[in-house]
Amino acid sequence: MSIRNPKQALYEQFATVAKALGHPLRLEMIEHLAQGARSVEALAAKLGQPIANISQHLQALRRAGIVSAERDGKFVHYSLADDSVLSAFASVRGVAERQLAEVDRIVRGYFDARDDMRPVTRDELRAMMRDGLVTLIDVRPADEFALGHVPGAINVPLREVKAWSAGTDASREVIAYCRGPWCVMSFEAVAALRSLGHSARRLEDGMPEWKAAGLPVEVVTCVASL
Amino acid sequence: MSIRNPKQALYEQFATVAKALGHPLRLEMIEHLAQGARSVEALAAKLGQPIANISQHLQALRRAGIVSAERDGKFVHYSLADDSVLSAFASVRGVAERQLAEVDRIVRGYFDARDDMRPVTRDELRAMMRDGLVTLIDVRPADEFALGHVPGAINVPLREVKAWSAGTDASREVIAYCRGPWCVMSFEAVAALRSLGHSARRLEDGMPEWKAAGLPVEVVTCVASL
DNA sequence: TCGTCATTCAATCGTTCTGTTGAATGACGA
DNA sequence: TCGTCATTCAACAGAACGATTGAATGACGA
Repeated sequence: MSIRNPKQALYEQFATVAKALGHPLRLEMIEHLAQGARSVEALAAKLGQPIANISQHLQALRRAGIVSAERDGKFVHYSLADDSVLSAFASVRGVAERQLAEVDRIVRGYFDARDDMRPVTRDELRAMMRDGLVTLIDVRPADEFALGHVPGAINVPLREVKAWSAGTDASREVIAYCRGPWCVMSFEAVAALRSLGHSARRLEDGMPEWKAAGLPVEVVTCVASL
Repeated sequence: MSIRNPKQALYEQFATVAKALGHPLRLEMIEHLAQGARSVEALAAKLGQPIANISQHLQALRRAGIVSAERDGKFVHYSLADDSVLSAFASVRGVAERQLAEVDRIVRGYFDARDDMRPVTRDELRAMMRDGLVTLIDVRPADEFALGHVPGAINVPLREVKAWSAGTDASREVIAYCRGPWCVMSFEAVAALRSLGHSARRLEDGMPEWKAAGLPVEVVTCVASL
């Protein structure tokens, strides 16, 4: 059957997009690209994968219209083609969260006592920040923080959380956020802070969702490149 | 690497869902199941596929939490597990429509003169229906019509459109709808009616989207089973 | 209990996807 | 023009997927 009717041809295109989303590594790449444009090399370093492998997955994503490439000298910077990519990712995640018991099991098993971990909503956070009640920390690496962060947030990369907390008032509540709703970094930051006697909670979602919600973003403009 | 950290495990689950959406036949199955629950046999007949093939694809969808099965005597009725499935489908479609030139090419090539085909929005339709200005036809097969249709719509399956139009006032505008935004039936119905001198347009989207929008649906309750 | 029938399972083969390797490309700077 | 370096291409083996076939399961009615 190489003759296809238009309906089948369309479904093949839709399936192309879904298929491109159907690989854990590519989903992780999308989450990273949602923080900002990245070169192949930078992305490979972040994910701990061979460059050629990342390059091929990027091209799979590009063929599906999920990312776009822009050449800049020696480097090719990839970024998400469209905000609709994030909403597609969110929809797929929503189905998995709602329907797959395995997701629930993983969440309960690894992110222990998730009820205690009830996240702060964006609206709650904004009210708290207005009232100056809490300290907001962005636990992503510095380069991602520089590309855009929640106004008023302090950059405390995950590795530095312990050291940072030693110098702060343990009675003040800390809110942590990172790349997205299932990014482990903010979970771990909260766990670390609590084990040190701090009061800490997570922000729901992460930076891309904050931006997508149309909320203000602060950018560090003059930073020495890492 | 059989040891996975929780993050990778979660991404694998999300990828499972996306992978399940990554096959044209499964997408077509989802569109049919969005009209209402179906047995394996009925779905196979609708799609012109071997039963075993459909059964296997249904199980792939079930493993991904996309459809759910309910046994009823000899038959197993499958239906969409959740409304979030339709929104995931819509998101994926959105990415494809926005980013893949191929989609645009197919639409332009086969659904000729799409500008003339500007669809009627749901709100426009409701206003037109209130004023009694138009005739609304549902061009899906009778069984799908029976399971739910837009109030005031007449069921005119695609094959019967020509015969039906002969007995109607050609000056009255006809609005056609079917299964969804890329279901070809309403395109073809409009083309047929226009070639016969009628004024005809499509409704945007189809029945599942109408229902998802929270608009009223009429069901035929006492119908001889087909 | 037994036959019937819708559905699922199991086994098969051909195709596509994945990750790895090493070579090719293409832009920059000397 | 030539070397350098980021990226991509090409080719391979191993794994997963897809369609088909025929047998097995499980519920119904006699």
